[in-house]
Amino acid sequence: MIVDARAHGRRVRRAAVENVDVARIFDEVADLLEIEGANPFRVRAYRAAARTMDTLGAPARDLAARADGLETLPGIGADLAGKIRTILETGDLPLRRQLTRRTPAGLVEMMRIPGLGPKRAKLLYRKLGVRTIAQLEKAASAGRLRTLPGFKQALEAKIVQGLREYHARQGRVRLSDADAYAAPLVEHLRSTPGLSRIDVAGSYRRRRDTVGDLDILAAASRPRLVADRFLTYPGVARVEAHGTTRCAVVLASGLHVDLRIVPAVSYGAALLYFTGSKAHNIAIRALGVKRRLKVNEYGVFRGTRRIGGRREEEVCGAVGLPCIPPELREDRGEVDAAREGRLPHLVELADIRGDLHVHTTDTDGRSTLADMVEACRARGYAYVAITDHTKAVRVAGGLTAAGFRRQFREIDRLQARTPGLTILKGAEVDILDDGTLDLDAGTLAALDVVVVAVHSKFAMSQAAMTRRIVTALQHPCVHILAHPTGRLIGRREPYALDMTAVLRAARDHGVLVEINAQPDRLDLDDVHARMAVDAGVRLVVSTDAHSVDELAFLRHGVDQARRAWCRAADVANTRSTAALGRLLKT
DNA sequence: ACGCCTGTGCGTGCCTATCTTCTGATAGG
Repeated sequence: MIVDARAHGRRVRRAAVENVDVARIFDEVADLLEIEGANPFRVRAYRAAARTMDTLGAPARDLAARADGLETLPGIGADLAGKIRTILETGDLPLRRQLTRRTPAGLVEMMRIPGLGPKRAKLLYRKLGVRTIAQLEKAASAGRLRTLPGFKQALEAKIVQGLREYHARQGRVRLSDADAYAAPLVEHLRSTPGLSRIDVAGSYRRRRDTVGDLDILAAASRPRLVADRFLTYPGVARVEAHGTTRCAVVLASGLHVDLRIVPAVSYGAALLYFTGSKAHNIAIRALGVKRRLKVNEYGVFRGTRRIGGRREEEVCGAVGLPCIPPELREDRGEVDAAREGRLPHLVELADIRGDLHVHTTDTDGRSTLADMVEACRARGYAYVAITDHTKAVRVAGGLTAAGFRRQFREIDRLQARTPGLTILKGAEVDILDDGTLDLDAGTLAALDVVVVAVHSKFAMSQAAMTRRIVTALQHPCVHILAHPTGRLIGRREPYALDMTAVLRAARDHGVLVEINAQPDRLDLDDVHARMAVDAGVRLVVSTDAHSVDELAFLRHGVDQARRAWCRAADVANTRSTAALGRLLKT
């Protein structure tokens, strides 16, 4: 019996380490090595490995189960494969612990402040003893930063501003990261005896681009069993509360998770309540009050009699509403729309018929053109646009006109043997400072799909940046504006932009605007995407995939399109190849 | 640290604009 329990515990412990955990540790090691001034190529190896783990389609432990399985991954040799196995088995890495003995891990966090890289972080630590964000703030407000060599008032001010932004986004994680933690935890709970329903509610279910915590809701005949299984989950670092209907824990990653257990008769009401948003709940309850009903997390009540609560539809029905998709529950007009029967039929993942923004090894992608084409064919797409970078984006190894001509010939060859899939010749053309495009007129005219985007000089004034992008949209060859605000969730704020002016220009010139489905971009965001649709602009949902695995990011983009009230008709890449061709200007 | 390679090892994103700065650090995918 004891032996079984141990074996079981070990198996579960291993299962609790996700690819993102390996990636997180490798990234931290890379940062620490960089602060120490280690061989830059060694640093890069860890970063590349982190990225590989982050975007791997399958669990790393499946590969680790086979001899030499991990070593087949690009950039993973014997050493890193061994370290991955160590992390999968123990949840940590001796090298990481050893590095943090010399260099406090707080310095890694400090490097997330814009203006602070490895050198300055090390200097702050050596000269001022600053080893945490809190100490950095104290030093900054005391004006001590400017006493350091190379630090002047301007840099101090930039760091103070960076600290403000850092705090503003604190405590929220990207939805895709939340997904990585939620899915195995839910699987762990699902097998509990007596459990009939389980959902992750909250902003996770509404598919917000970031979530503050996870709210898990379960219906079970024996709540104690669910709670026990939750509290003993191997990923739990700290238990904050443990009652019979509510438990709260913090995972090793710092993510807070709440579990609520309700009887099945209340499940729908509880799911509605815990999905929120708060403003949406208030609107629903106000409708109930008008009908002399009380709506709470246990059900809908007339007096003391429960008239519904087992399913969400019962609760909504009682107050005269159809069920509203969770993505719309932000109190942005969805309650009125539902009452008047004009809820949109939202776009779905299955509606998307092709990807209009992907990279290959010809620039900074990690899959070859042939592999990308084959992966898109295997996904059943009608079309894909190959959109590698142009020369100004040097870090990405952007192509010159000659490079594109070479790529065109290969596309022609691949097209000849891939009859079901239309391969569109494209480029992600850099928008230069003055709004001109980083590609000659002849090559631009030869492209089927011209995607344009900003990759440099993010600090321009709002007026200058708006002028820059609007100028680019006026170019007759341009079809799509990619990642319009340049934001990176949790890392970089969007640049200053008059979005209304940009969307007006897009509409006037027939330019499609992208929802970039990279989990840390999701750009346009939900609010801007809805603005776009309301302004008469057509959207595209594209992955910006840099590997065949990243083609699966599509669902993150569709999530945001749904939050923006998009119907299939609002999204250009739900169209057939012929219809898409008509939407792309000639 | 990897990958290619056979040298008891070598080259690798590896460059460039900009600002935080005045020689160096950061940022860009």
